[in-house]
Amino acid sequence: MNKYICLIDCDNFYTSCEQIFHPALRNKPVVVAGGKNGIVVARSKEAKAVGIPMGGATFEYRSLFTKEDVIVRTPNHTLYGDIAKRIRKTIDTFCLPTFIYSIDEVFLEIPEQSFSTTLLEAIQTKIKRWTGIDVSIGVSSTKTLAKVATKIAKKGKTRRKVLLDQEEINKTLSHFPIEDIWGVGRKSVKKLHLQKIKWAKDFLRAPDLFLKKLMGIHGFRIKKELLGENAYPFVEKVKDKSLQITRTFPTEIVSIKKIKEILSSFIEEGCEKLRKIDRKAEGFSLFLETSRFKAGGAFTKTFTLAEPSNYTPDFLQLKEEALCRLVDGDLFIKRAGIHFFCLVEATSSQQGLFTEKKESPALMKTLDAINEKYGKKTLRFAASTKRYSKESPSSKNYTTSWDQLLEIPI
DNA sequence: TCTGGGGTCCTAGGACCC
DNA sequence: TCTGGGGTCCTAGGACCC
Repeated sequence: MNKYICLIDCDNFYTSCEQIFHPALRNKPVVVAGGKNGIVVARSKEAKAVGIPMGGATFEYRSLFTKEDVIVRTPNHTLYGDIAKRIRKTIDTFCLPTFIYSIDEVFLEIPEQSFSTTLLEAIQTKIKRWTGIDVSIGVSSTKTLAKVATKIAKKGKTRRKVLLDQEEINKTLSHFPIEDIWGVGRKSVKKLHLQKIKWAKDFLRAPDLFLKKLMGIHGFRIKKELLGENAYPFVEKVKDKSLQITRTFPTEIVSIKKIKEILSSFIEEGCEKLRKIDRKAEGFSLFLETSRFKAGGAFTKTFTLAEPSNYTPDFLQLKEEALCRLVDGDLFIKRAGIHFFCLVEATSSQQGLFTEKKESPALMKTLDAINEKYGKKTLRFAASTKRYSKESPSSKNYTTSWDQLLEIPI
């Protein structure tokens, strides 16, 4: 049985979410940007039109923002996450196999005999009506080609593109820039351009071994996918294998004491998240980095735990161990973070044979409950700092918090 | 004095994505 | 002056084993 791969991609997702409950933001240039000195992570159609690039540093575009009356919003991930959940639920009503690729993209597998343009239209209409979000849809035989189709769909009026006819695929790929292919990043583009590979079609003409040498196994797979052969399974492995918390600081930090406090608060936050999703980590690493816009190094330290944990003091201890040799002035730290990996289900984890059980789940439970009830970091470890928690979002949690419901004056 | 070869596992770092 | 944060997968090289 033949199956088509369909990609549903939300249009300008974060800005669209901002606009749902805020009609004044509709049809206006809106960007979502992380903080006063952050970068642009989403743009409305109108913001794109005035020339604001994705990933642009806000300080570089401040004058343009003023000139064009661009509305800048700080992200509200709680809201975006909940809208995404509603969209997925809506898609589920079509009873087709799905794979969630990212917050705003879902792959759908449609059997040939159930496929029709009417179906795509129905999906678009239902999502719009039920959630207020516009979506674009691309259809083809592989994920990579469905991505190509979606890119084309975004430029069209119907926001749908079906790319199944081989002749049309050839024609499309002959003028489809290689840098727009899914999986071809900045570094690879540079190398490919040096080899005079500019269009997707040129990529297909390159020998397999040559591509493998240039881009590793990935180059291989991309070629296969563009030829219509599936190189990626429809459903990929389960997520929740790692969790990280990182932050870029407004100014460089030299004090080790300060860094320790910041990392402690990351650990606190991270362990709380682990407990919330009922996971324990077997691997833990932390890193300190100098500015990526200057020459400089990085400090990383990785630990494998004797037994998985989500008990905050365990990781606070490892942090002390990792940083004990550093002194003030060793590094000018611009960015730092922690990373939990090899996550396992908290309930199924085994106790090590030779490790002494000293953790107290009840203590963590109480801690989490207090912070849930009275607000983040009401109760915290003495080692951690209160700063460097996230910036508060512009919009309210209209859909997930009773005390933040939308109010309509009458 | 001469010091193999093949395999596995771990880890740091690179590249990419949204 | 100010350039995000959270992920995944792959690979090269070192350590170790027999």
